Amino acid sequence: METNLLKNISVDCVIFGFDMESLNVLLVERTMNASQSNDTLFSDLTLTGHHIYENEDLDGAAKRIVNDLTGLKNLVLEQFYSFGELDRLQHPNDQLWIDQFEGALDKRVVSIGYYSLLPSLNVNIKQKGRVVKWYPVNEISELAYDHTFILEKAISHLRYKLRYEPIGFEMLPPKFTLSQMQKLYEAVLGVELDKRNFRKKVSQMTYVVPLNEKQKGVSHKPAQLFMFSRDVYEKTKTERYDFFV
Amino acid sequence: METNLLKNISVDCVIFGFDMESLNVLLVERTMNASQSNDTLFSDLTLTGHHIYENEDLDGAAKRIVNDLTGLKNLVLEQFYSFGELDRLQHPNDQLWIDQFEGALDKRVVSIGYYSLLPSLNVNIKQKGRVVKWYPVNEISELAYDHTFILEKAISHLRYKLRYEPIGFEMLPPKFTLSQMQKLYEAVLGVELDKRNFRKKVSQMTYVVPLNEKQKGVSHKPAQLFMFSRDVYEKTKTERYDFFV
DNA sequence: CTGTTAAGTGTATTTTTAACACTTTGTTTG
DNA sequence: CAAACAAAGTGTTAAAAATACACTTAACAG
Repeated sequence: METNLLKNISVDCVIFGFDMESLNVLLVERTMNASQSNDTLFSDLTLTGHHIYENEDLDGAAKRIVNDLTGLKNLVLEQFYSFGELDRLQHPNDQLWIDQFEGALDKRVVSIGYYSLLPSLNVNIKQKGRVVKWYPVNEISELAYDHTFILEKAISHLRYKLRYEPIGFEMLPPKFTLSQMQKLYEAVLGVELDKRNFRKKVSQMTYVVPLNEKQKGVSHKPAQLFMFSRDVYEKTKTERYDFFV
Repeated sequence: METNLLKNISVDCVIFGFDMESLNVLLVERTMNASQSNDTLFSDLTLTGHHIYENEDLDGAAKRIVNDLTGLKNLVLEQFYSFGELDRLQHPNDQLWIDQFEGALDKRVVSIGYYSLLPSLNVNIKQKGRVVKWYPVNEISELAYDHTFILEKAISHLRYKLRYEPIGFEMLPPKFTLSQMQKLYEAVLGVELDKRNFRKKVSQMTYVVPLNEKQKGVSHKPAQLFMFSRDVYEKTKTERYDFFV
């Protein structure tokens, strides 16, 4: 079914997850050992990406890459930008790595950036010998390749999108409280929101529907649970331009 | 200097221009004649695009492509989306065309979409045997390849960008009137705006600066001329999210 | 000097945003 | 079982922004 990899084109995926505290990204450790001594030459972190197959479209490649790492399907996948700087893989570490592990591929690679949104950090990561972990976006410093830049572009696209479309619910459980929803908006947008004003605004969103159910297992007053109805959203959305804030 | 073309990667450019009436796009006629009889097999319109060179980055390719057609440099260039559907060049007409004129290149091409903004339709188009013309975006029906889709994506990106960033001035002359500016916003956004409310809003934009100069050669009350100051804009912009409307 | 054309201007109303603090409810602990 | 704890839940007022709306002015053309 799958045929050749296109040697000049890859897809890089930024996998976002929200843990009711902060916005996180799934990163893969890249550790290079000296061929003989087994000393570590360098160790850093990368997003996840892969070249695309000749008979695979871009969305399909992004799906495959996310599925390869998380086992999940049907996630939101959003293409946000493409990266083709000549020096994007030219750091010595990157060159070493590519020579060793991707020798057959090209050093000139244009990468199409996608991000996907996960409803939880509790995912069975397919390690496949890799070390894969969640990192809060605010605590990430330098990534390998040009992945710091790619991540920044992804975050700003996500922020934009979150304001104008109901995309945040993809990072919440199907039943969520308003405080959780507020924390999500605060974490992604990087702002503090007023509880009463937030709730006033949400109460006008007919597609955020209260359930006959309350939070359980918490040691305080349990909160009302809500769900997002895409159905209602599609039917009530007008040609508004600002979704939120 | 320039080396090989990458056979799987191209850049397609949507060149927008504003003529104080409507938003226009520069399109190239594509006419295919039967090899012997010289009858026209088909004739349609395309955006302008080209494969990228191995040692050329994406922005550079976009610049080259726009310059090849218009001779202009230093235009605003904005990457808006990438297109990699498997069937994007699979229409029989497209296949015929590619076989004849781009035989050496691949049928599987991922194209990076850019748009650029021109301050006028008065451009010396480098015809090079091509027929190149401006078309109002509202009057464009079917384009070749997947270019209708690409154009739609470009327009919606431009609309978004126009609301939040002072990008419209790129399509106005250096000295412009408020009516011209209003018409630009109306043409791009596809809405009608109230003159007084529009002016009230613009008067708060300190970076739209009145000049000591009036319109000349019009047969009615001449309008005050204004200029856009990027300088002032950069210094006064805050972390606002909505630029306009 | 009259007609034509687009420029230019202000106010009142509605809507939206922003700021702000106490009470309620269920759980835990002593 | 009473008290302490923790987060849920709730309204009002003031300021700012958006909207709707119609007449006067300046230059040119005939």
